[in-house]
Amino acid sequence: MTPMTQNLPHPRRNLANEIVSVLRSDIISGVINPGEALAEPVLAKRFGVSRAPVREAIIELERAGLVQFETTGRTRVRTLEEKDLAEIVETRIALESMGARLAATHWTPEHTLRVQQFIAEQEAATTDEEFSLLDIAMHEYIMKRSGNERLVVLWQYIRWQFEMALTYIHRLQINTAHDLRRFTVAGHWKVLETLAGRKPEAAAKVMSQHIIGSLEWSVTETTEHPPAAGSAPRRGNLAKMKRASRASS
Amino acid sequence: MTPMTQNLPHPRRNLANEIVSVLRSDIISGVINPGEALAEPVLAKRFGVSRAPVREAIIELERAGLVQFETTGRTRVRTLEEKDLAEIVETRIALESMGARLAATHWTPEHTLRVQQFIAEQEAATTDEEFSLLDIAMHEYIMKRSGNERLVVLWQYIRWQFEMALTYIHRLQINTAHDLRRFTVAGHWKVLETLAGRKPEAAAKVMSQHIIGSLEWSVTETTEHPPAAGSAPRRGNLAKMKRASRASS
DNA sequence: GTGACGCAAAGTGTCGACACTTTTTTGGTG
DNA sequence: CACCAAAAAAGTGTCGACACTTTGCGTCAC
Repeated sequence: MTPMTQNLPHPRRNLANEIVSVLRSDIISGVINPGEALAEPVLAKRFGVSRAPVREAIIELERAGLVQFETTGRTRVRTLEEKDLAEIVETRIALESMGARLAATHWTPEHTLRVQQFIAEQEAATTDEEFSLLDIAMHEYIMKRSGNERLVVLWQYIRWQFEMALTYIHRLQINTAHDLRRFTVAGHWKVLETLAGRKPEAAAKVMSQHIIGSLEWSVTETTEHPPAAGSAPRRGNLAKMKRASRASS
Repeated sequence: MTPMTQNLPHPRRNLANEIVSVLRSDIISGVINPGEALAEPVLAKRFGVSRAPVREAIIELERAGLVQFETTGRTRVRTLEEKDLAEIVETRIALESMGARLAATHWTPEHTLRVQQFIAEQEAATTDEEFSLLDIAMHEYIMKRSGNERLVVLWQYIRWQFEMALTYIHRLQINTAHDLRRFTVAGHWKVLETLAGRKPEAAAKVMSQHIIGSLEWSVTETTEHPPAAGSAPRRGNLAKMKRASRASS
């Protein structure tokens, strides 16, 4: 690990935080695979630190749901089954539809401008990664407009799990289908319309449908280019999730 | 230390978990006051252990939102302002209305029986504490019927924050008003009706209204028997919360 | 009396060590 | 060659120690 630039006013847990960032992105991006073991001494050596900060980092990753403690005490990267994907999406809808609802209640024209900019950048994005990053950034922006810090914090954790899941859904799919992009951008316009119109209920509903819709497209596209053996989620639970989506209306 | 009923079987971190249980109940029940400092060496001495498990316990309490890290590194019991109460309730509604929605989709007659039992016990409760514990237990039971573990875990954290907030709202109020009890029990009957009828949307809506309604009663009752100086939430945000409640319909 | 200075106390972040447990390897046996 | 036992290796949980930072307090000059 790069010798930390010290003396920066980080709230607490300096080394641990840096380690968390690295490991989290490793897990989300699939550099470390689900089921893989995370041993404290090994990581300590990798990062050139003692076990203490590594241990704290691992606790934080467990909090985020990216890692799982076994009864023996060992730690593994969490594996994802179909049920997990359903849970993640349901939870994301719960948090994000409430986020959109609250955001709509005190939305301003400046916020509209910012979101329009996000959408424009997304339309101009050249790589899938750029598109995806902008998507997340925009959802985060809207969540923060809710003004509810707790909601944002919980959403962050679910979001990371969602990103991790997407990595495995998309693992064998080289390019994001152009249609998915169009679908996503269209969804964003609809969401923005409800926010700008300060219609909380509509915002919550449209956001739910946008989330479930995007996922359905992703999974559909992926299963057409068949994914990794058995590990990736299939479409079985989508009907249930769609019900949950119509949910928050 | 009094072994608290630990519902989420955390396989790891033994000493830390016991310490978490004790400190959490101390904070929720007001034995340790908001703003009070939690120093690792002091707690280590109190529990007769070294700093390591204490440190992990404190991290867990921060995860639960009961404790806050300052920029200096010190830890204090989180203080609650009016805004915090609004955030907690909004988040609880987001999670619990989704929980009720999901629970309704696979509700069985056995579940109905169990909830009826909860309500009966609540009607028979003699002390406020008993009433309150049964209330929480029932909400937890319904959340678990959602079948979504992630939702339940996030809800647990918010629930502890909610309990902590209630302690401060009710601090000076000796008895739970009988009307509040009646209101609460009536709400539970309504919720059960939607669950038993397997009406997900109605369940979500009724649950939201039940939560916001209970809070409104609590705060009203409390402000009539005036609460501690300035620290307890006032009614300013209730209108906004009520909007958020109608929300999840 | 009051305010600045500086020293002592308290606290956090990190480290290495040790005991105990689980997993893996090894080596002997049928 | 398969199989079990025992030893070795790897890993976790907890401890005490130390450096550095922040806080608290007493002292001294004015």
